[in-house]
Amino acid sequence: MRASKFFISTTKEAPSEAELVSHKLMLRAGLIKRLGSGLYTWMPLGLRVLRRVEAVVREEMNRAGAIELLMPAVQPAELWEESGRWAVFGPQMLKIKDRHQRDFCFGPTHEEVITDVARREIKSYRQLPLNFYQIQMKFRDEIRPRFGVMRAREFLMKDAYSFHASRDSLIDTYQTMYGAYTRVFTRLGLTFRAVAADTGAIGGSGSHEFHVLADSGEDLIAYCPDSDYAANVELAEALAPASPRAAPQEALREVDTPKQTTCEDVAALLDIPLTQTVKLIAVTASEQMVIVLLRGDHMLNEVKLGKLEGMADFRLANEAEIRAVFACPPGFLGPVGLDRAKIRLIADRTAAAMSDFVCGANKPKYHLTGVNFGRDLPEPDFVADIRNVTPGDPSPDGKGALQLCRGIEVGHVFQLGSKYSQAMNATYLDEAGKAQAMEMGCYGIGVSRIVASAIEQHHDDKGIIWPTSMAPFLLVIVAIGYGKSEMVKIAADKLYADLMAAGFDVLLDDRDERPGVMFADAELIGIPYRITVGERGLKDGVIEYQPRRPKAGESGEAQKIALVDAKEFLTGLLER
RNA sequence: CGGGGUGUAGCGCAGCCCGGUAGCGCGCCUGCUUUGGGAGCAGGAUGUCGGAGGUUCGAAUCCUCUCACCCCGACCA
Repeated sequence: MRASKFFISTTKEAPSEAELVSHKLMLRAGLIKRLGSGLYTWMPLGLRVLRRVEAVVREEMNRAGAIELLMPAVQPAELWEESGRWAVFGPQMLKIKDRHQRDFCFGPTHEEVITDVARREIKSYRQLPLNFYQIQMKFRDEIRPRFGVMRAREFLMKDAYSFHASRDSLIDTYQTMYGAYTRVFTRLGLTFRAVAADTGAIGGSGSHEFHVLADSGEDLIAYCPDSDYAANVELAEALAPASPRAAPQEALREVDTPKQTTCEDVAALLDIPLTQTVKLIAVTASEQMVIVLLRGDHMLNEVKLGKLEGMADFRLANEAEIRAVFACPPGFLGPVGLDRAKIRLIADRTAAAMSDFVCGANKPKYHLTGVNFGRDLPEPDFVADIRNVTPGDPSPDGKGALQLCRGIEVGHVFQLGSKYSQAMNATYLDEAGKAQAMEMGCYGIGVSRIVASAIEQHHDDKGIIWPTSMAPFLLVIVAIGYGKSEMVKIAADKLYADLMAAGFDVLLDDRDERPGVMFADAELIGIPYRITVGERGLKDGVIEYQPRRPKAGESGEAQKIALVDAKEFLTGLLER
């Protein structure tokens, strides 16, 4: 491609709306243009990157035995009512009506549509297993679109759906897809981690997320440096303390805490560790007040709490509800002296194992010290893991201590089981001629998000540094004075023609720009290799080669190459 | 949806408190010079000052209402 015939639009300054490095660089390099909140045009240069990511994903899906199809983006409401998700997905879904006032949505995902395809097409166990995939724009009406294409409302996704006659077959395909995902992210040059995950609105049993590791990531991942354990914090299990609860040592005592409404404040006032305090979180579930106890330094894990019996619809109680039960404002709430016939008490495993702890007194401006279960209040009605793990917690596999890091979710694989096939009556006939619900799996990759997350991992102060597998061009020839110097023009054109003929994706910068502009653009856009052709070098019969990011063992300095050897040198370079 | 903030030229911003009819840098256009790290000089174009209403002789500026966008918290590829 000749730059003079292409469309390159770079800027020195990024629009003020951009916060994240990847967002800023994508705008500055002219990969995307914003149309509205969470809506972006992929400009020619950006589209080339997107297509390259797509190509890797497609190759690996095909290799894994998945078969490509393309489903409609617009889906009838009836399908979603069948699966029961029209209401569940709710506000996240862009719902539309046609001219006859029929309800449709712009697909946020395609389990319903593919299940409909499967129930029409698959009749016999002999046809199974099957794995279909598509690469398509999805729409989700995000609460808060942000970070450019990282969390956009419209985004490109690869989604695959597998159908099976047995659980074993599902697990087999699940593992194949897990391997395919590993290959995809490895080929794309990303540093990533697969982690055990919650299944959320998609549903099902087993699930793993693939996260690109980056400090700017929205997800927290718990992992064990001494083993291969890794899980999203939403799911990571916090084990019960190893030692049983100690016997009470202290007497129950009321202390004056006039202004101390948080565990931190109380611990500071009493000069005790935060780990000796207990906090109470009042929630309502099914219109009933439920109180939740956690150690003062721990965080409630809402996903875990929501999975407990009767807690699916829980929400934090508001102040009016709290005052109706406690006759005390938030800040001094405590579990002692409550009518436990009416209020359920759920304690986290760690909190339940504490003795002589400090908590609110249920009386404005007072806290209690030396509090003990069994003696000062009844044992919890229920003890469960309902907190987020913290760094240093023991790994659930018993092989060391957990660490936390941040990640960007770029892929997610699920074992759905028969959730959709049962709801939508997708059955096949087994060997005995009996109708059975199909086992299903589903597998997503955020294609557009990968582009942004790759930039998060690969950039410097000059711009993007693309991994070769997703670069919009592999090599750029910067021709200095292309329009002025016949010598430069001839040499650059020849090199360009040779490399194109050899099948490489090369950009010839033949624009009438000053050298500084062309160098800065090449670096901002992030093209992995650069060749400079100028009169200065050509007089000595050389051109210069410089990698965007030096490989190990290379200096990063521009390297002079004899023009006569250039084709061979570059062909060797680009092929490796 | 709750809290905070911003809307002035294509982009980044100043002007607003203290009303007098809009400016800077980058970019863009023309010419000359320049040509190995975002050129120099000279000339030029571009704004319903987010929108509507109000106050006023006069509003980018003050008031009211609206819309859009961004940031912080509850969703997910």
